[in-house]
Amino acid sequence: MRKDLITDAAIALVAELGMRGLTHRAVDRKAGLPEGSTSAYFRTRKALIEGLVERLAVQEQQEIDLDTDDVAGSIARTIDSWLVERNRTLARYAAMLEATHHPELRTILVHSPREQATALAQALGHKNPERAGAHITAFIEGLLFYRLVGGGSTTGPTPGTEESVQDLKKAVEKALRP
Amino acid sequence: MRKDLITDAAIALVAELGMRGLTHRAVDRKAGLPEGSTSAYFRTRKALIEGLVERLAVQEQQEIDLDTDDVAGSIARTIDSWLVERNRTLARYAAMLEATHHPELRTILVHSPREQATALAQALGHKNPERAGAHITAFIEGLLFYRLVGGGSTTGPTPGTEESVQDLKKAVEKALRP
DNA sequence: TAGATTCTTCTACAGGTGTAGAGGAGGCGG
DNA sequence: CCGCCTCCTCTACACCTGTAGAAGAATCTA
Repeated sequence: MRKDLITDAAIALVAELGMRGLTHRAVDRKAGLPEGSTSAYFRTRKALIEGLVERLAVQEQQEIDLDTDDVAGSIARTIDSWLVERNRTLARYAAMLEATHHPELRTILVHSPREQATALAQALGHKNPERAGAHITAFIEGLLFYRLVGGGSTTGPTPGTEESVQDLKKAVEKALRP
Repeated sequence: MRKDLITDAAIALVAELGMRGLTHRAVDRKAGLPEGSTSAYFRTRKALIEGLVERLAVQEQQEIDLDTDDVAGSIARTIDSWLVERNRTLARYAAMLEATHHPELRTILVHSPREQATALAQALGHKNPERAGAHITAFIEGLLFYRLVGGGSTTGPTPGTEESVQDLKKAVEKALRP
């Protein structure tokens, strides 16, 4: 479908050049489509961003599937996969920053729904699961951000390697500990 | 000094509109200066962004000053102050994303230098202080991000309140635990 | 005070950008 | 086969943006 071609190109563009690089014509070029195509499918820039965000949501639908025998490991593998999908994750961060001034984008973007985190915290025996769930979420977000664009992006292990997963797992274990 | 007036306006702009809103003329308007001023001080856009980033660094110079009797508390207060200085912190995130494609910006932007974190981890009795320091940093970054733009920005306690600091402190304590 | 130097404002311009609409191509139902 | 409708491509245009330089105002030095 042409719409997906366009939004995929948009995601790649945002990852490479930031939100500033997201223009109708640049998307046309990136997608190898004739000039005007993007503008036809997404008349306004706002519509284009919304399309991009929806596409992000679709691509990330793969939930964290929790192997209950190795919770930390499965979370670590998920984080690592987000690091490997660098472009998509960078685009997501750009979109989240954008969502600061366009709240209608927010709903789609927030990883790991609150209930999931709370339930997990409860299962792990935290006494205040609501709060603990939030903290766990924060920690996971932090690991991702740190390794993707923060200090750990230059010094940490290479994403996609077993070493990377193990390092993340160590951190996640600490985060999950009641 | 006029240069600071300009970079301050630039920071506010980026916080409110994102990097896309950062144009020479928009900065002029925001700073209440005649058109052309920003362009005179920062001929190119790249120069303007560099000026903005340097200004950010100056404004954040206030190091985390560690009260050794209440390490978690002082870190929590620092995080909370970053939440209160919402604009500045948002601008920093935008700049960090930008730094993804402009590595020369990175040096200035990374909070809590590696050595500081490693030393702290060592003092707290972590067996692998290098790694533990990185994880602590990641956690702190995560708390900040989560509360500023992530899921916690809508549901968490209001920054600047004692409740907010206490919530953060609880999380930091967990992060610091060996 | 006079001249030199720096700071400030204004104006220009080539290109890029958002958005709209006109028209063509191609497939569909009848 | 014809008319219709959807999808696609092209073109237009007002406005914004980056960047440069000219000219004026202010400040400093001697």
